[in-house]
Amino acid sequence: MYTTMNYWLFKTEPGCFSFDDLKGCPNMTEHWDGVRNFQARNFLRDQIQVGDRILFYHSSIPEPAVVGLAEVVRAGYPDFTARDPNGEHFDPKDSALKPIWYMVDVRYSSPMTKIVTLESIKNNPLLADMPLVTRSRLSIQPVTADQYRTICTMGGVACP
DNA sequence: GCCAACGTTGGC
DNA sequence: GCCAACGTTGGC
Repeated sequence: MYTTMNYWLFKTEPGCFSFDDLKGCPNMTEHWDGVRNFQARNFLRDQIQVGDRILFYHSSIPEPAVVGLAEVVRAGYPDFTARDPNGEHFDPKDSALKPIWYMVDVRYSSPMTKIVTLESIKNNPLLADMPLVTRSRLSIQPVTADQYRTICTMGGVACP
């Protein structure tokens, strides 16, 4: 089956988990767990595929920005942190037989030469339709190939 | 720390 | 199934 590559923007608070934290993981790879929003869950479960490219975005800081690129290395599977009663992402309604929440695995790819700030994204008419601009709260967002290329250019990196 | 946006919950 | 109340996100 032929599938085209998809592009996404993943948000994280760097105080919780940062792009450098991802770089420091074994094989620079980590689970993207703890997402507890149904629309974001649907992307994780149904659409995000191995090889898809990720814009890694730092939120809730003085200068929110895309700071680097990452890649999907495992498609959606049940988020087991939902079943850990001692974890902060526990959901008593979730079970192994009927998982509610999903995660993917991501791998560090490359940092932006220059971070692409939310301000510069908002100021670029080519990016006016990005969910980041129109629906800022969604934590996992689809990005078009054109938007992805534009942000790579703004960040001074070759578009992989 | 404030507050707008908006997703989720629960009473009816 | 509506909608008010509530909680969370995230920019500022």
